[in-house]
Amino acid sequence: MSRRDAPTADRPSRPAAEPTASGPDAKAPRPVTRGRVEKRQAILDAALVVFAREGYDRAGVDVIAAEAGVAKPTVYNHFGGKETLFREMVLSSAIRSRESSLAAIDALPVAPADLTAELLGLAHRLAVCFRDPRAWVLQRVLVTESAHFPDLLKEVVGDGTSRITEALAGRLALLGAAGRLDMPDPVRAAAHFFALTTGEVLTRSLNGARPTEAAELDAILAAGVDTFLRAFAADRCGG
Amino acid sequence: MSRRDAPTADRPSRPAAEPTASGPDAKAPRPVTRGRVEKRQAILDAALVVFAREGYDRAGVDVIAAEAGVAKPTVYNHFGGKETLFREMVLSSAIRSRESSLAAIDALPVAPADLTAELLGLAHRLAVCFRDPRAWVLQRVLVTESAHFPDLLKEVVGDGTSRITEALAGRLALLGAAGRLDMPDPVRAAAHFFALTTGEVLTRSLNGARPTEAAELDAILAAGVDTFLRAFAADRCGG
DNA sequence: GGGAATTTGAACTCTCAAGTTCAAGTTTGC
DNA sequence: GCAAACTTGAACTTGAGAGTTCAAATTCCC
Repeated sequence: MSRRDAPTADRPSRPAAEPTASGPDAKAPRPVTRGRVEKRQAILDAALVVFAREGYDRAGVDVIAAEAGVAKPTVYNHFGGKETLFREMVLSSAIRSRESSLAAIDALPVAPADLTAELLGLAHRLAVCFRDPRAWVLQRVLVTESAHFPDLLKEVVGDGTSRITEALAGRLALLGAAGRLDMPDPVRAAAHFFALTTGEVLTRSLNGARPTEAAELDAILAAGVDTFLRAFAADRCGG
Repeated sequence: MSRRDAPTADRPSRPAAEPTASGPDAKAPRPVTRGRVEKRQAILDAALVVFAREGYDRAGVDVIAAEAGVAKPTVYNHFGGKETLFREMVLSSAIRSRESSLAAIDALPVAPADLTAELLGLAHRLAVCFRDPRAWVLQRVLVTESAHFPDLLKEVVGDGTSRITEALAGRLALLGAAGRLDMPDPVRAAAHFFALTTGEVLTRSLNGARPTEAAELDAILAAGVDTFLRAFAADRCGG
């Protein structure tokens, strides 16, 4: 059971972040300058590490505070409690992960000399994004706790994965218009590109539970790109 | 949720020999036969449901016992405790899931009249296996608790997923020998078949956290089989 | 029917973690 | 330098859940 928050805030001037009522407006209204340095970010980083390692329930606020080099009441000063800390950590990680994935897709040339090599490069860049602890903690933790944080699920996935898929679909459509690819549906092709590359990596590593060696990663991605091009390359029938 | 868990019912200060707090007939009529029948299986089934719904840490043995229509000490009579119960539940579910997947693969004809239709049928059968709560609880729970139960991970995955992939690879190799498929590597093709069909279903449903409608399921599987055949059908270049 | 084995309800102990309080120290703004 | 705000360590309260105990009730097998 999650007792939401004990709003007995008789602390003099702490607005005490509430459980994200609706949207990002509940962000800290105070200026960035704080009592000392950026304890807040240190706590968020520590929360990422500890939540990723222990899971939501087993992670103790004491441990997070210690990992951040901060006292426990400081955690409760910055964030209302464990649940709010978890939410903010997940959201900030999701934004960071999404941006890095979008950047990886943006780096895909629209008129590549070697299409196979460029798609392989994209797969590697995406794999790095997905293998970043900051990213796969999302995969694991969202899968785990989605039933208890349905709003997080909606917020992260709703404008997360689908936006990434659409970004890749746009790139692939350009390659289709340039006569390099032949796809019935770019969105579908984009989803299948993810399934064959990063999806396979995640599956093989059990969502990050088992580390994947570099050689195995290369083989998985090369195989995925190969299958993708067997299906969607414009010159797939010998050209 | 069971109807038995009034959280304030068993405080130490309450002498209470009668359930006065609840309504007159608020007590659920115990439908399960009392005595020693197949309590064990009932507990395992209930554990599956509750662990899937709550996760390992949040799942209470009290709740599992109530869900099974059994008293809490009975759970401790049959299984040593929560951890043993979890292990046995996961292992039995894994065996059941693996057998059903292998059966689905065995039902794939080696000389089908309509290859597309047969592969689509296989995808549907596999999707049913993967959408069965008994199966995706494994996906979710193993991902979640793999760090705390590394032996379970090894046991279930070690001779689970790979055996299934190899079974499908064997079937695909037969289709290749019969001139229906053209694959550089049947094992790779099998892995990609899973990635494009059941993997996509799992991704879209967030490992079972979000229900998938039948129409969406059909579309995902049809698209996956289509891409698979674009890549590996022997007559993919116009036949 | 009778006796052994088992199940049951309910209360109990114990442990662990969330969240709080507070007096004292540290930082920042001015 | 001074006050206000922030941070800290440590002890504290609270609450939930794992695991246990026990007498009474029930079922199984013969």
